[in-house]
Amino acid sequence: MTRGELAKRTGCNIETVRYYEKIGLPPDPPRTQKGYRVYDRHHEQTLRFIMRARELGFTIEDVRGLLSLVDGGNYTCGEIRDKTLAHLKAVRERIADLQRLEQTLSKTVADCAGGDAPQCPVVDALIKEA
Amino acid sequence: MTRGELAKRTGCNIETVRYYEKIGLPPDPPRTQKGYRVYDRHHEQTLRFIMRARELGFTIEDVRGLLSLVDGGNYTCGEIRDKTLAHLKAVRERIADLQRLEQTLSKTVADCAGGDAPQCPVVDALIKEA
DNA sequence: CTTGAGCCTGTACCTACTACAGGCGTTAAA
DNA sequence: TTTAACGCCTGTAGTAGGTACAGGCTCAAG
Repeated sequence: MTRGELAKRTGCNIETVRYYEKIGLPPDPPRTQKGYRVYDRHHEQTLRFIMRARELGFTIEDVRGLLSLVDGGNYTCGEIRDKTLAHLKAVRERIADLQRLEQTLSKTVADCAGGDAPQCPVVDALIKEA
Repeated sequence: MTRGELAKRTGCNIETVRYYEKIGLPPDPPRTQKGYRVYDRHHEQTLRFIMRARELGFTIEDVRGLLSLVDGGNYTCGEIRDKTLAHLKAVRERIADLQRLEQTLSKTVADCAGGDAPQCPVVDALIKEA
């Protein structure tokens, strides 16, 4: 199948397919005599793997690591679990950061009088003369 | 004060000071005859404002809007509150996204046997033959 | 007068894509 | 058979929000 067909079947942006190839994520597809890429089921499966891993928030480098384990065929559950737990830890830290942020923002904005008042606690918090 | 001194006083990266100037966030500082930037208290205050707004997760464009309101001097609490609430909404959506992610990841990894097992539910979820 | 620090500019790099320009190739209708 | 429209090819630029480095001046201390 062509790059466009692959993109359509997977829902991946057609340019992103080329991008992944450029950074060496999926195996390079063979080409026709005129240089057109030709994909098969295995390429499609690999692309779906990449897309799902990205949806789960794994970085490109994480995905590269997962792919090399899985494509190598000799991964263990322990290895994958370690990578997943490391990623999960990062996600939880990011959530905690954002929750602190959310608290700060909502507490500050709760004091807003609103309307045409020329004073604003949000601005005060931002200026906060040292 | 010089750019280095400003950076040191505020804790801002020295290159970031120049970056903010380049994108037109703070007012351009005057220069010495030899081209050195000269900052005063007002520049420092503006930079701190930018840094605090960034810490609160406002985008650069948000900060630009806040600065123009605040530097203009004729902002109202209502205007600022609207911008803050819009930002807060974005933060909450991001948190919700990450929490869904966290749920998916932690549920999946919970089924891992670990160790040398050649099967892994995380990999299964990623491959998930359509 | 020299040496080292600090400033200047421009530019490249980072993540993870996305989009576009200009040029071929392919395919379907007229 | 021709031609129009679409799809693919490549390279490059742009996004956010910085960070870093190279090469060249300038400045202050000893």
